[in-house]
Amino acid sequence: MKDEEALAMALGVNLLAAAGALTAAIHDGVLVRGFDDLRPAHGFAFARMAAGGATVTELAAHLGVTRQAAGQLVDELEAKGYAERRPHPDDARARLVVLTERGRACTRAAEQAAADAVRPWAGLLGEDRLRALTADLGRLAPGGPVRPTW
Amino acid sequence: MKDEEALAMALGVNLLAAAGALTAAIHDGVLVRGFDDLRPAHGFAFARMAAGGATVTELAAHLGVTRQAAGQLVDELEAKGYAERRPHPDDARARLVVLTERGRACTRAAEQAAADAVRPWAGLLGEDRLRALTADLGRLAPGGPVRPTW
DNA sequence: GCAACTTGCTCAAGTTGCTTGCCTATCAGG
DNA sequence: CCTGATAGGCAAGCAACTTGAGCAAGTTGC
Repeated sequence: MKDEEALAMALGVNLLAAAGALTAAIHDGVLVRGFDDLRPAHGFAFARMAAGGATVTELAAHLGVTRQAAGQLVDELEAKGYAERRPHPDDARARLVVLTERGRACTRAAEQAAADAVRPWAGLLGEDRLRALTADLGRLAPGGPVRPTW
Repeated sequence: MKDEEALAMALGVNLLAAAGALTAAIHDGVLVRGFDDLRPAHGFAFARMAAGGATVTELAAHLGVTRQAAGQLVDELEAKGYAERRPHPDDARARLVVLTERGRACTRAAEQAAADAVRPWAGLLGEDRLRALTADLGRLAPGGPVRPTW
């Protein structure tokens, strides 16, 4: 295997390991904070809805799934009290999915859990390098798939 | 949201985006090279088998799934000619799963695809920073889950 | 050297998150 | 108004995983 290929494979493995570890840590933290009926996938929907709500179609595009799948996910969130469907102000076909207070509380819990998970990393690399790493990553794959897959 | 939390969330999103983009690019590259009957998950099994083979139990641990699931995956790889089961030299209960020549060819294709996908990134950041990024990532989550999840 | 437990693997059945296919309601353009 | 496109929901099916049970081979303790 050429050196270039070895670097690429190592990068891939490390990316997946870090992404997986962070996702798992956030998920665990959210669970510990009392939200034990959600999967990581829901968090990505929350993030998309946080700013003024989103339609099912928008959520589907954001998550990289079909509209039907996104609709089922919203059904679940609605049944569990994290989100609710409201009529869309501009389009009678569409329905705006917005977070409930419980949904916003869960979002805050996720942010705290994320901070807790990342804190030891800042200790490992130093905060400067961690910020640089975050920025570099952002340049590599802007708009990459935010796909759960667990 | 506190600044610390914002950094943590941004890091998470960027990690997932980069990991997802790279995984998708490798998968596409492997597909283009003629291996169109595999999913990304299989690649992780290949990587574990590459060095002398692995048992089903080892694969299960590596992939983070049950032994039954790993066994099904091996069934599939065997049916498609990428791997084969051989008696384990030291333990008559166990069976050693090893790559066939076709499996090794696919592994090489994946390495080439990974190098192709990463090359533009080296152009973006410079090779030094890319190596530093890879090394930093490796320190963050050593032994993190190498889980497919697509 | 035999009984009791553990480990490696497989078969079978059930769950689930997603898909494809089809349908209605609404919008936008001529 | 029609015509086509878009938002969403209903239903059925699928595919990757799970839990549960069982057999063969290894390991431990007396």
